[in-house]
Amino acid sequence: MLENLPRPTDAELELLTVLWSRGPSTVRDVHETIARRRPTQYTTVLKQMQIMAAKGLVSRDEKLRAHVYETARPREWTERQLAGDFLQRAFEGSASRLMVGALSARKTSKKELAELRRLLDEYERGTP
Amino acid sequence: MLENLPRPTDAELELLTVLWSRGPSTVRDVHETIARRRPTQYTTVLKQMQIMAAKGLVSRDEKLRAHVYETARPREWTERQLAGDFLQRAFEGSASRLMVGALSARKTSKKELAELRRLLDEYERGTP
DNA sequence: ATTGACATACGAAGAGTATCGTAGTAATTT
DNA sequence: AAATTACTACGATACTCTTCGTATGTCAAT
Repeated sequence: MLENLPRPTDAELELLTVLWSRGPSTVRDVHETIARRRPTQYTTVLKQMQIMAAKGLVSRDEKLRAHVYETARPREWTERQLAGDFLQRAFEGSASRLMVGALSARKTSKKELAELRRLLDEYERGTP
Repeated sequence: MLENLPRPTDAELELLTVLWSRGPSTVRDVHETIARRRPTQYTTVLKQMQIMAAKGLVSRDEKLRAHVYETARPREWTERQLAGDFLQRAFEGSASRLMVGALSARKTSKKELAELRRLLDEYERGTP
């Protein structure tokens, strides 16, 4: 059906990250997770989930009384969309500038630097 | 005065990128640049610039009849804010996942890969 | 002085976003 | 059976974002 998903809004992105980390979840599950960080009403989360289902951002299984929601796309797919869009809009496509921004925004562990280097190696191999 | 600038919206970000690349500009300058890409009214750009000035995203010099606008913060500063915020919101702080997303979103030249590697070297030197 | 070109100011409309309360319904407990 | 609990559905509200039209001011040329 829907092939072009809209860019998720801030609230939607927050819910998506919960679903990615928890896997298929009920509204209650998600609400409990969010409420641990920030005061919010159950029905607010419910409504968001319904909207996201209507947009095709998540799918839901209604077999159980408490509907079970699941992201419509794998995390990697959405991350690629988001990163590509952001890269273009904010950095005019310059991955270098994006990386400078990301690295300078906070402390980066040696471990993560090593991981980044590994990624570059891997990528260079794939781009002869 | 204002120390905490709000995150720029989509339209604002577009204008900021124009101001960064052109330097201090009049509304006319900016409008001409935008209009080359996309049909838009002069007063739309004007209004945006006024809003951005009110928010503190840009400053303006009213000495001339055609006011001259300038970004309130250097590009690098804003890019750091944006990248940090995005990194947190969409990637839970994982720079590696952000990079995977960005690199896989489009072709990346060998030249840019080399530049990315150079940046990592530079960063590792600064983080012993 | 009138006109025309070029500015800014600002109100308002339309779309989208986020939040919550209320209503209704089904299951569970008493 | 009645009361309580646990859900979903959905309307309404307040806010923000984006866009544009209209009003108004200023300068220069005729």
